[in-house]
Amino acid sequence: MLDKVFDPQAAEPRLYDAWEASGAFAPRDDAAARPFCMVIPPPNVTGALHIGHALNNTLQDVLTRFARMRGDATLWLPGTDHAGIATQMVVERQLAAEGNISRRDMGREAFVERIWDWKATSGGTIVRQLRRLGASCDWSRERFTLDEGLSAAVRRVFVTLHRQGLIYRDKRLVNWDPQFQTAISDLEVEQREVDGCYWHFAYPLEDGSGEIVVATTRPETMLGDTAVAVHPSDERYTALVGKCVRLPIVGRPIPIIADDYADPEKGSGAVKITPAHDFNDFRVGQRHHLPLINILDPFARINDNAPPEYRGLDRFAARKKVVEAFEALGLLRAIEPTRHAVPHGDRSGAVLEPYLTDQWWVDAKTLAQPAIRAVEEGRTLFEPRNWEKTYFEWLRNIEPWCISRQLWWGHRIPAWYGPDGHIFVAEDEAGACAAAREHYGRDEALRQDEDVLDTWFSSALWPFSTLGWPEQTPDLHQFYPTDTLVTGFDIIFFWVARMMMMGLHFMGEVPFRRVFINALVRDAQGAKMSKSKGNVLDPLGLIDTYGADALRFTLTAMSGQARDIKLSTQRIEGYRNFSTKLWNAARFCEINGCVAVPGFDPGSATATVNRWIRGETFKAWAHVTKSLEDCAFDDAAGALYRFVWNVYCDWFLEFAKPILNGADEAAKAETRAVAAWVLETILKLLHPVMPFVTEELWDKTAARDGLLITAPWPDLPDGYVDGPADVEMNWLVGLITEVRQLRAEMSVPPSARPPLALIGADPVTLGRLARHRDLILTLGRLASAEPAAAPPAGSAPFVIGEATGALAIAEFIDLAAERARLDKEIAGHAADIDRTAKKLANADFIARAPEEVVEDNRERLAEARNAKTRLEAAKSRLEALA
RNA sequence: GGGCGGCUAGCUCAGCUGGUCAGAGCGCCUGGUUUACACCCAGGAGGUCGGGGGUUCGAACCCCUCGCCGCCCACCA
Repeated sequence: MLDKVFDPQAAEPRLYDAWEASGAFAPRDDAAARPFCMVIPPPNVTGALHIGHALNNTLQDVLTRFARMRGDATLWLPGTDHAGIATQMVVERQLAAEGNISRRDMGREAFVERIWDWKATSGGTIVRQLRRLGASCDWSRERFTLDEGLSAAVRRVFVTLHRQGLIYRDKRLVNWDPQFQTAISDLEVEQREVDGCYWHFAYPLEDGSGEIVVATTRPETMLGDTAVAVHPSDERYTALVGKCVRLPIVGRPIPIIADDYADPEKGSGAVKITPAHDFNDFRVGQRHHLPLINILDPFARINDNAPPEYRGLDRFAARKKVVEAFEALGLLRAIEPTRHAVPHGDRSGAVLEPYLTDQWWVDAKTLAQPAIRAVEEGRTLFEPRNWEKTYFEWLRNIEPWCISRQLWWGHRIPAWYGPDGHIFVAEDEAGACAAAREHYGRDEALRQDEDVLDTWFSSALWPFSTLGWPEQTPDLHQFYPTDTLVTGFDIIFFWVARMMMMGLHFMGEVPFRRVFINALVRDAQGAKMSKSKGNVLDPLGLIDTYGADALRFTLTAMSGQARDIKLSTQRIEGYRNFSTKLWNAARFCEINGCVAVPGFDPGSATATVNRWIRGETFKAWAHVTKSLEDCAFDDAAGALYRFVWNVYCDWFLEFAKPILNGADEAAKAETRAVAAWVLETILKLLHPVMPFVTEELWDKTAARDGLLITAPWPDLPDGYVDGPADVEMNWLVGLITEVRQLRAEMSVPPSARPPLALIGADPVTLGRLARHRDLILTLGRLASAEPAAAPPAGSAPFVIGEATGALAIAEFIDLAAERARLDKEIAGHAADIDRTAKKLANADFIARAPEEVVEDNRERLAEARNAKTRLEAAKSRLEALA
């Protein structure tokens, strides 16, 4: 006996354990099965599940469960990411809170040890939370980006790319984060609009013949200026090119050069050039062989290349001092307030500095070409398609990727330096030593590179490293390329594009056939969820309150949104109600003895209701199947919702009641079997989205062999759709709806049982009336429903097809109300007639519209006219009475 | 500056390749102890589909244009 309501709190953990214990999460061992694999976007190992994860992983689980039920050898491979900067930052903060200890105080080894401890304590959190959500990952294959196998993959990739010349060491400008004291990649730079100034400085010509004015938003960088550039065709300055200015404060003579980079339209048309502290200036410097003068230390303080009074000053203090100096020198020409974008570190929030350092780089341009081609050729498809444009845009303009980080948490760069600085890149120290021996002709002490790799370097290998590469494992052969990647658009560059590059380079094949880009979850007001705003919806709290199924269904139903999902608890509550509705439908079946009959063939059903619901079930199945194949998750959810609630519960079960309570045993048996079959089919179709409640019902509503999670997806024949049954049931639904509307509008008390007369019904309709009289009486709350030659006196009419229904409710009819009701109905038909007639009077319409459309309109016009005539007749009778 | 989304009932959103497509859920209003379900049932009100123009026999859906809102990329003279 089913409980009154489903208790997710109690049932979910039990059901999850049962799935896991059954081995259902592992791919089925069937050589003939089609392989289906997805790799999880690995969450930060120390992180907690947020609503975005909930969405992303719900969709993945839906696809996984769908594939599994369809019989594929299904693998959803889980794992976590070491998340270099993010994790290191968390632990550094902990240390600071504990007693102001810095990682440097601690030393590298102890610090890294400390992070591993932290990983050990908090690392299970998000994985446990994914289980709460119902994620059917194969936990036996769980991976971590820093585990041994993946580290081996990282080293192999690094060494290989280095040997191929696609990884190299280079001294160039990087985005330097002075807070973390590490280089970061272009992608980790966040431009923020801030208020600032243009300071206009006069640089006196060395020969004393005048000055040249330049403007800057970063005055301190002038300490590193090595030229002033003007445009070659800028006549104002033609005479000055080749001369020198004497750099104020510093006293260094620097040349005035001609370069296209200077824009005559901007400011004075002359621009100061600081090659060591500006990306554009760096390029100008290279063209003109200008010296690079680095004036900052890693903390972004002024270094010893600047005049003594500036050394050690923070850049912003130096800025102030430089401006004051110019003012004192009488060389400050103007201060112009401005709003401009300033680069900040996306993690630290610190203002970044272009900074000259030695770093490791990936030749992304070369690797990008196959990645571009693969998407152009459709070997990987983006869904929705338009994200391809974003992908192409970035890859076609890609810059070298700075992969070294001056951090401690991550994959140590497999490069060793000899005493003379010679670099030996090898997968391990022994390899490096061997190479060094060969190079030097003797053993030399080597020093490993201190840096670690960008976290995204290891993530880029995820689709094959997790499957065992570089070992040639059975998993790798069976599951690469993977099927679908589900991820957010915010990491198309960080992750998707780089997986494409690495996958194609090392596996010779795309890492996934399809990329589904899911939306971003926001709060009910549309604001981005963030801890500081306090508008974060914790998925675990929602699961506690509404159950995992309700949250999953909500996220699935809302996943169609192009950019963001505004989540509200009201919506979740609504879908929790949906799960309760399903539960109660199952209870109804149970109470009425609707138990699945093994081997029952719905195709054999004879009763009209049963033939009809069988066809409706087919339509729902076809709709859901197609939608899930196409990643149209919202569409699948909508179809399921409507079918379960508005078709199965609202109509079919109501239609079934008189039969189930009736005396016709054969009809009863058939209806019971059909009701149970439909319910069983619903459980299967709904399982990918609502796995818990469906599994529970699967278990409790019949004695079955296995778990629902591994039950086969239905495969229904289109012969299940029965056209005549559809028409008949639609007529019945229409009739009952009309009766209900009329009763409500005329305020007929629910207890009243008026008789219904049907006038002008043709033989087909009379047959329907006879077949469904029981239902009509019950659902319409009527005393009788009989054909008649004319409407009884004091009845309210309505139109149902070719016939006119007349509800004998004389005692409830209010003349004014009935007149108003009829007028409104008549007006509706009149408007319809008007519109349709106008259309049909249009020669162009007749000539150009498809015959089908024209015919539809003709029928519509005829029906509307007919209905209007009958209602008008009813109205005159009414008036005659009055 | 370049690109991409969005603008449809009070709210959140569906409306695929133009022809009952003007819809759903929530909210609101009216009525309901119909033994599966009040986490429910029946019924109802409410929108000139952001503005303007165009294409078409016909446009929420296609084109142009304008206006807001949001995001991404580039830009620290």
